Amino acid sequence: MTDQLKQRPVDASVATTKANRINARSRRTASKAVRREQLIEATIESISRYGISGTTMNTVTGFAGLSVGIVNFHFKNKETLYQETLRFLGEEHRDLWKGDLEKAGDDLSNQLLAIVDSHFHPNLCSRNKLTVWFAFYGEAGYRQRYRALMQEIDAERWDILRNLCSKMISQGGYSDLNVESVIKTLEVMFDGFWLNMLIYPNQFHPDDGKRQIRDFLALKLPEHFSATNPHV
Amino acid sequence: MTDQLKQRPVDASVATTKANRINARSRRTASKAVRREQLIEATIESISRYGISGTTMNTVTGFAGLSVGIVNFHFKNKETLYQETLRFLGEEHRDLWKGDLEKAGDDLSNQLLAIVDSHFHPNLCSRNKLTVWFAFYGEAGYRQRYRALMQEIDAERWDILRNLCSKMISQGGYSDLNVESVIKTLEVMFDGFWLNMLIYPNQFHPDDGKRQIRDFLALKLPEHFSATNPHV
Amino acid sequence: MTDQLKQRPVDASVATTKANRINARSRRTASKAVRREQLIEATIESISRYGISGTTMNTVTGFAGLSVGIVNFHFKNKETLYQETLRFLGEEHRDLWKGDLEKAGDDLSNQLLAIVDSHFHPNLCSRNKLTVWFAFYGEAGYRQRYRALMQEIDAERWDILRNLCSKMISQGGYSDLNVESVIKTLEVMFDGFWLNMLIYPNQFHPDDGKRQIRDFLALKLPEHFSATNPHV
Amino acid sequence: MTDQLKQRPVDASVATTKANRINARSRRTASKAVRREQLIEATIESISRYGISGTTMNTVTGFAGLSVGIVNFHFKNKETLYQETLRFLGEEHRDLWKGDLEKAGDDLSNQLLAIVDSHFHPNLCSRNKLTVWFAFYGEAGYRQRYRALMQEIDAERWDILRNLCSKMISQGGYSDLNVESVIKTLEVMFDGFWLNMLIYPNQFHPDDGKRQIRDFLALKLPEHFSATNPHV
DNA sequence: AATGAATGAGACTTCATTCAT
DNA sequence: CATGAATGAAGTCTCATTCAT
Repeated sequence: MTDQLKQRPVDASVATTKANRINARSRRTASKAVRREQLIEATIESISRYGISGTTMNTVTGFAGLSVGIVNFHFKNKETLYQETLRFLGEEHRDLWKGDLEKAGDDLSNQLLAIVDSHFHPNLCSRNKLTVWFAFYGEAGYRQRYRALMQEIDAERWDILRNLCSKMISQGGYSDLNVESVIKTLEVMFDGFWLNMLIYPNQFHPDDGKRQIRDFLALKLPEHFSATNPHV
Repeated sequence: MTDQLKQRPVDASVATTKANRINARSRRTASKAVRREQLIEATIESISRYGISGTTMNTVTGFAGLSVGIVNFHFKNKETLYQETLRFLGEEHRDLWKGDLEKAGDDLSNQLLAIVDSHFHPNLCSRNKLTVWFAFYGEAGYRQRYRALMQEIDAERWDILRNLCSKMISQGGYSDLNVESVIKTLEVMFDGFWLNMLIYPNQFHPDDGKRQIRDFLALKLPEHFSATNPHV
Repeated sequence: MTDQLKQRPVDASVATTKANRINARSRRTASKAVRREQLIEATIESISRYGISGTTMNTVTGFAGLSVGIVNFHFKNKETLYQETLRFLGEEHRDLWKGDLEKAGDDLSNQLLAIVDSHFHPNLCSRNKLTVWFAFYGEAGYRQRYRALMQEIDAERWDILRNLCSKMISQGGYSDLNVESVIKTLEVMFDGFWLNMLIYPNQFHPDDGKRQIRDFLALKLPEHFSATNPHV
Repeated sequence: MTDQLKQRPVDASVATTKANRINARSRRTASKAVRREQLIEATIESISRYGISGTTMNTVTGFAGLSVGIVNFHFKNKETLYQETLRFLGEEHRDLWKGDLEKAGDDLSNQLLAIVDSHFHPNLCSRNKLTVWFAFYGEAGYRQRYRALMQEIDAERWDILRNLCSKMISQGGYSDLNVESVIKTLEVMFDGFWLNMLIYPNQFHPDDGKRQIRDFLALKLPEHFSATNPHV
């Protein structure tokens, strides 16, 4: 605890390079929105490096190249900063799969694959982002807020997945297939991969994720998906 | 952050019921080992309720019904208390699947199922335990320690899973089956389920986990596993 | 120990008069250097009144009329505050005798007397300062640091004393005079006087010190120094 | 502060060798007086190694090879232990010079030299003892007690010194000699030597002390003392 | 008598937040 | 708008003292 913290200030101050500060100064009159995003990104940086319990207003503003006092000007308090960071991440994720889905055309399998693949987009699977996701999952206090915030977004995605699967089932000759179970397995695999990519990054790559989920879909919905190279 | 914290001490002091304290007094000279475990369990309780950043020496000793000073008598510092808590959980998990495996007899499928099912044992899947697991995963600072601590245990389990799958493959007529990919998918599903049971406990039950993994195994290794009721 | 300490906070809070605090507020943005010196002086005040083991962040900031947290803003920690206090005192002493030496002109005896007398300057011989000197001498842990810090300054003064004596000896007709022994006796008398002025302030005055050392010099180097009034 | 303390327990526990403990056990029923002295000596050991602010009941009992609880059985509290330690040292010093004085015979110069030399007895000039003396001088809180405790002893020694000098003056042909000034210089040199032997042990030896004081006496009272080897 | 686990006050330190500039 | 010194509550840890054994 203490040991960790003692090393942090040093690291954090490294982040406050002169370049950062000068840069910050030149943006002295940056718009509110720009400042807010700048601080949110610094928060992500800090949580990903030091964890929630190691993140302070100083580490955040250090990464942002700004002074401590500024946070309380743009956000009511630290708590609010964290909530906004959480919202930022949620919306980023939503924008990603929604955007990919729109580009996927009319083919059902392509649409499903678009959603699957979007979960392994580098922007989401970066060490930074994964760390922050799990930091918020991990803190009992934030989990509630996370749920409140994400439930809507998650529900929307589930509806779409449910819809796609149902259509495929009525198209293909799948009897006895439990849609709910399939989409739950998909969600489980998304999350399971994220966690393992975070903890064992050398053994779990985003491409493994895409491949294994395709594999699973090929087993469940063979009329719509073919297995990827089975030797992988 | 602060707002939360300010309310916590009140909650924690609720845990320090008079009954607890009297009980503690009568056990004034409990053995060192007993006290240590008592404190570790209080730590789990506290992290699960308040998260790592909301857990203080006061909340821990509050749950244990002991005085603040005692933690530093039994553990060098808070950091050490956390590490020992982590170790405790890791060993508990290992003991569980190892015990179940021994009881599984000689049948390969039974052995594999024993390991699978042990991941959904109520002792592991309790809200408390899951919360703590993810709390440690979530904190950048602890993730390193977690890895160092668990790598050995995880590696052992993977070896066993790998072994079992290989034997089944040589028994059954599975051509083109990638063992590594299968066990990775298993691990991914374990973790994914744990996370979803934590966040959406109403929609993800341990039994779902067992069933969906059986389902997956039935698709991958049909000679050894049969699907559970497909309508579930 | 405890008894003493228990009474101290009360005493110290006396120092935190309303006047002090208001004054401090009006100086809210005093320069870093000013604040540092202010805190160092409060440290001297506190050590001199309560000793090292009775000095706390609260007594120090109480004397300074500032809030507790501020020390750790200007100094890394209490340890550093103490070291800087030590350095401050050392430099103050050095500046004193160096300044007096410069003003002493070309006469060797005047130069030597300047150094001697500077050791009895009211700024050094105040109860406060003497107490702090001996507090640091007395603590095993600080003695090492003291030596490291002062050795250079002490060595420089010794060199100068050695030089002056040597020149006098070659001027005057002193045969068989051991320079080293003379300057050691001087140092011994400085320190011995400091200690006795601290412990028996009514019986040992700075002027006694100056006189007795002059007396000693008159015996050792009669060509350069004449005894003061022998009846004193 | 903290750094120091963190290293201490290790050192202190070294002192609690198995030999010590067994030894202590065999003396389980040692007389009160023996235990008290054992604890006082452990206190001296601890203060000399860790200073007053670094000495705890644990370091003391560690050096004594006893358990913490025991101190409060033999001494009302830590404060009392310290006072008794102070008294012990004071009496040891007094016994020393009084004993030496008795053995000095009838010759006045021998008597004076006995007192002088007793101040450089190895028992007093050991690093341990000097450290503890100055630790108590250094702490404002103890200085008062020290004075109260020592004043009587010091006064007695001064009377004797005063007496001896007066007799010599009436014997020899010293006109214009200020007795008070001579004995003050003696005291100053004792203390100054003690301090310098503590801080610069390589440059100040007990023998230097004896020699320089003889030297001083030879200058002041040439009829009674002859200079030692002047080249030293 | 002696032990050493337990207590709890109080020390040092951190850090969210405020506010004069 | 922005800065950063200052505040003070709250956290971790230490340690004199107590007390069941």
